[in-house]
Amino acid sequence: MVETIVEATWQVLAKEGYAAANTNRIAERAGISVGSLYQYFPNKNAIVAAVQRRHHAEVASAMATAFAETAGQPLEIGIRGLVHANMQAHLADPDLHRALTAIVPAAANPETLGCIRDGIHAQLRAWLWRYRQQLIVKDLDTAAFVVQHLVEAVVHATIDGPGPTPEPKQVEDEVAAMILRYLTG
Amino acid sequence: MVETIVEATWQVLAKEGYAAANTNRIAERAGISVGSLYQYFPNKNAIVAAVQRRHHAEVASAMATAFAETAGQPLEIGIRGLVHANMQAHLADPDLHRALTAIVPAAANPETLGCIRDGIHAQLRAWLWRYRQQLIVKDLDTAAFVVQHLVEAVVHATIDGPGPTPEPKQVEDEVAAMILRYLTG
Amino acid sequence: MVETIVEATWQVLAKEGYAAANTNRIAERAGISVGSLYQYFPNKNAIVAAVQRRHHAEVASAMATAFAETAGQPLEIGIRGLVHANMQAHLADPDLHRALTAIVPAAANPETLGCIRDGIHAQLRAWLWRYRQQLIVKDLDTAAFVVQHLVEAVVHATIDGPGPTPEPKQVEDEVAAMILRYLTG
Amino acid sequence: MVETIVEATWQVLAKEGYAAANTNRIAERAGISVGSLYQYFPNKNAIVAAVQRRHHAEVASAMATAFAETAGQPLEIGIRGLVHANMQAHLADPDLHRALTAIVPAAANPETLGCIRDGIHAQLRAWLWRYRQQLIVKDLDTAAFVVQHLVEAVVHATIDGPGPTPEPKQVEDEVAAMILRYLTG
DNA sequence: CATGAATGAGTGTTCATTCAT
DNA sequence: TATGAATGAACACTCATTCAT
Repeated sequence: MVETIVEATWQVLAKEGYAAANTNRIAERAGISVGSLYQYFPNKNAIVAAVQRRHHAEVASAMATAFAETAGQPLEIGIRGLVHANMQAHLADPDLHRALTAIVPAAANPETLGCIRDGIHAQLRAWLWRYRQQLIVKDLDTAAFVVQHLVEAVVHATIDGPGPTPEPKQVEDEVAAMILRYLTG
Repeated sequence: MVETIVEATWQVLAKEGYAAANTNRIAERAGISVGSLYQYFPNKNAIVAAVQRRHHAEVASAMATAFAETAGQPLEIGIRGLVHANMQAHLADPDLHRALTAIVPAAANPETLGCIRDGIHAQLRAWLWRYRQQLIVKDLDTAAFVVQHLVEAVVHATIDGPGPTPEPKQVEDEVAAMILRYLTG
Repeated sequence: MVETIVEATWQVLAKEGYAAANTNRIAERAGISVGSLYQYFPNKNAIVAAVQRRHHAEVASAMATAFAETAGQPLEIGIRGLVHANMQAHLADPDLHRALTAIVPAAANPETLGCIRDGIHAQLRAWLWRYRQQLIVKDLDTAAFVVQHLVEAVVHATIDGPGPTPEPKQVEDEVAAMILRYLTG
Repeated sequence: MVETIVEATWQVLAKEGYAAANTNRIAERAGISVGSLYQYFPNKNAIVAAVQRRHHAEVASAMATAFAETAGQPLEIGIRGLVHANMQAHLADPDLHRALTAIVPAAANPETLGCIRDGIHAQLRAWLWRYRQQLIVKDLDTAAFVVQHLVEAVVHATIDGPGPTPEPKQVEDEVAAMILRYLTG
């Protein structure tokens, strides 16, 4: 049921935007009553936060898969996998994305967001550590921080970007190149 | 008068947050009546958009100054100037920033945002062009795009970031190194 | 306008009961919009409290008038005046009264009620003091307290009383007799 | 089971106030499900009415005990017993009382309240009748009515009274004196 | 031009009650 | 008989916007 509600919110957000995502609309879309919403979530924010968590979980999962698939391969391949996975995860549902990044962010409490980011950061850091021999960067924490935000920001800008943006493929190439040179000099 | 309203909104946003930034509060802070607000702006969104424009203008201006000051100097110096200027521009008023990036973005219409970004992008591209001889990147447009979002995202994450973030100084170093290696290999 | 709202609430309370007295109904009856309600009162409770204050002011005023009219006359006459004034003040609008005493009391914050009671108590005490020579009661404060609640309770019971109650006239006689004997032995 | 529910409501009312006394909370406290509530009571009002009945039954019982204990003794003793019993019955659980008198009264239908009052009235009247020889009041019905409401109101005011109130002991003295003088001149 | 009282659609949330299991 | 998830009407309250003065 929690899943039903999150899914309904996801859809309303993606198809009708944040403005339309009021509790009644969400309940309607979920095929339940408003009252039931509040049996599973304490308030509207909690619902939106759950949607954000789900989205980030998808991204994190895509990253984990990419890391797993490129394990043992050269760093360059791993980087391409990371960037590509991120881009793909976002290309899947650009509209939801727009709603989620451009409008909603305030909804989820900073704690939730921080927690989510920490998870991705840890994952990234662990991955970097595996290549530590060939890296010229000294502080893996900061490197992970910078890489994480670079990828996230550029992907978002490419997907949601107002105005004309470069092709995803080309962006991937550039970002991968940037990261590779940054890490290995 | 337009300036008075923008300034008032800026302050309410910075000091009381987006939730408190309703038209009555803004008018009160500006020392005028709500009615007058609507003589200078067609609706609330337009006011927030103006604040966003002003903020981006400040950033653009800081960048321009940095470029001017480092004109003729090595690329590395220019990059440091760019990154530092961005960081400084945001460190000036972190609270406003949080309100502006985390909560408001949806308010301004995409057009406005696109237009703002285009300006910064053009500036960045023109600056890159001056160093074109020593750059290994082929497409200056894409390079400017990537650099722009890298800087913006990392600065934002450093300023507003939920949870502990690296020191601004350290972030600047890493981002500058990243850009330099990306551009020159 | 404050008066208009209080009057409208009064009428809704009297004619339709507390259950019907929601903010929209009150606004409708007052011929204004809900929004305007909140320009003059911070919340619903404040409106109901104002109605209570008005009612108690009427009672206090009726008492004051009775005291003034019987000034200089024997205590017995004064007591009759007090009791009669109270009964009349309540007989004027029994329905409102029912709503106000049986249903609403919780609405007004205790402070408001305490303040109202204090006013009536002070008035009563001052009146008793004028007859202090012939009174056998020692503590005027307690005497005023007891008399105040006796009158209030019996009048309420007579007006709002569920089931058959004695005639107001007869109740007045008994209460007056009770007070006279209590005060003078 | 009915008893369990009434007891649970009593406790919620006393400890958490009327605002918290919703059917789910009551069921939870009673250790049963909401559904079961409705197997024993047709609606929420009926539950609250039962609590009121129980409270009044306690008062009536305290009065009966006082009357029995003072049977054969002088009227003055009987009156003191009556007043004291009432005060004690209320001092036992002032919080419940506040909830019950200040907030709930509307809940119970007038019929219930009337019925309850009639019982107390009858008891009081019968007691007065035993002393009829020495009373100067002519109509025992009205006398009982007045005495009943005097005691009830003053006790309530002493217990729940907003603001500072006289000491219970002193109030008892005054009320007893008042009744004695009223009945016997 | 300036005002600010008035508007009212819209919001998130509650809770007495029902009924399939 | 007991359950408790589901219901949905109802509520208090907000705030961008208007317009008579």
